[in-house]
Amino acid sequence: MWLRASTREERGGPPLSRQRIVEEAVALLDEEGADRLTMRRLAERLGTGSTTLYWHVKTKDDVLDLALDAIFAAVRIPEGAEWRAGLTALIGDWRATLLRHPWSAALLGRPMLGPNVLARSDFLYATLVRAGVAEPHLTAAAFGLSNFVIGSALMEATWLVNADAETRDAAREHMDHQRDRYPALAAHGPLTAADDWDSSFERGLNWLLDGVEATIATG
Amino acid sequence: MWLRASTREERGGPPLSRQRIVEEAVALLDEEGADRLTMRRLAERLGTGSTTLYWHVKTKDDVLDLALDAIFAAVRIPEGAEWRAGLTALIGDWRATLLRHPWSAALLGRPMLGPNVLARSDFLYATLVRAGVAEPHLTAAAFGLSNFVIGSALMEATWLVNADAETRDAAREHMDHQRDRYPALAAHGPLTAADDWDSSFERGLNWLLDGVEATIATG
DNA sequence: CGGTCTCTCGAACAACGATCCGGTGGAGGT
DNA sequence: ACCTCCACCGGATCGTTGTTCGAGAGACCG
Repeated sequence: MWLRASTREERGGPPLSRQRIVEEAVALLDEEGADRLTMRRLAERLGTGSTTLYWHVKTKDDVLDLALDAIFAAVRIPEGAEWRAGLTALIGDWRATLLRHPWSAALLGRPMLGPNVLARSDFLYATLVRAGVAEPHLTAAAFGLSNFVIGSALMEATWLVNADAETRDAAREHMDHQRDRYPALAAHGPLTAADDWDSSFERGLNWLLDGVEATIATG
Repeated sequence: MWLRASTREERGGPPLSRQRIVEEAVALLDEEGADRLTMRRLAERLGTGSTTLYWHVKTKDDVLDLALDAIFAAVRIPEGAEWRAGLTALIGDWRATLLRHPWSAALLGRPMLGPNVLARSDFLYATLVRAGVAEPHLTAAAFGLSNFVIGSALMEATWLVNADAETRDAAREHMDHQRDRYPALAAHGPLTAADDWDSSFERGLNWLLDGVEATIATG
């Protein structure tokens, strides 16, 4: 009764809200990873009971959807830039954001319909249209660019961020032990000289943009 | 005692083995989806107790890793084809396989080091090398192509296969209701004329391959 | 003061991954 | 024929998870 911390001042911090839950969820995911996100742990960090969260949020999946959309607020939408420079900036920011929150890569397999994602997708389509890209190249360009970022971030997060050094070393040894079975992979594979992810990404992105640009002239 | 079905003939089917577990896991995943895969349910389909599985397999994650690699056995490795035709065939098969087992897309965020995946990656590198692609274009090409397939399959599986009709309709209505907020997306977005995923994929793939091909001549 | 609405939380439930430990059956030796 | 051994099996059980239920506490309105 008198021991219970029931008033807001006693619990400390601002009142609970959907936004505060999502902010803390992102922080928890950043610090401990996806598998450590528990409704109980999240509630504990917020100083409340675990079941209280369900008043502000319907399910745990909702928390994940909201957290996933929240991080895309950091992706700046370029203004006034030429189309190719604008898209390069947007997609670079997109990739950097996904890598800054490595847990996000594993969540990309769910529908992304949050306002932040939609606004950036809208910019992508609008920029392509203004650049003169028409169907059927338009859909192919938007899909291709999005999928390229998603795939890159997914693979990069898998190997560079999520995997601990122990896993990476085991993988390297695993490959070394089967060097004769996968010769090309052992000689040129990603585990040999893997520190140029950035320039590899940039190269692939430019190939795509070159292809898109070529469709503008020819129609 | 006498009621217990303890001999192999009474339990029916061949003796339990790692391979049989993986086969049944793939079948279960195909029929019911990723979240329905339970050690108990899997054991039930195999006619054994759930704890028996742990004799053949260390953890549930191992089952997932094995199932993920198993489906790549269906990706044919082209022989004797010209490099660009060979890569087009391999990547097309790759994408088709991922889409035939939609649960696989969500699992791509884990290290893929199984023999089937490694053999196909080796073919990818070997083909690029034989075509005359050298560093730094080689890594960029291998990464770019892989990431493009992965991203495409992930997004496509999310929207076309995993999402039920109800979710898709809700998404369409959601977009329709905010038509003024995302004008370009509403006019040209993926939910408007979404039935050309195949040709969009082919277009994007050709942009990438064009870029790779251009690096061969110039070095 | 009474009533209603918003918000909080302890207790509880079903399901899950995983482990412990006691089996069971058949192959191989003697 | 008997024993031993060991690959293989599974019932009971533990700790944890997402989620529900119902009982409240506090604020605001009449």
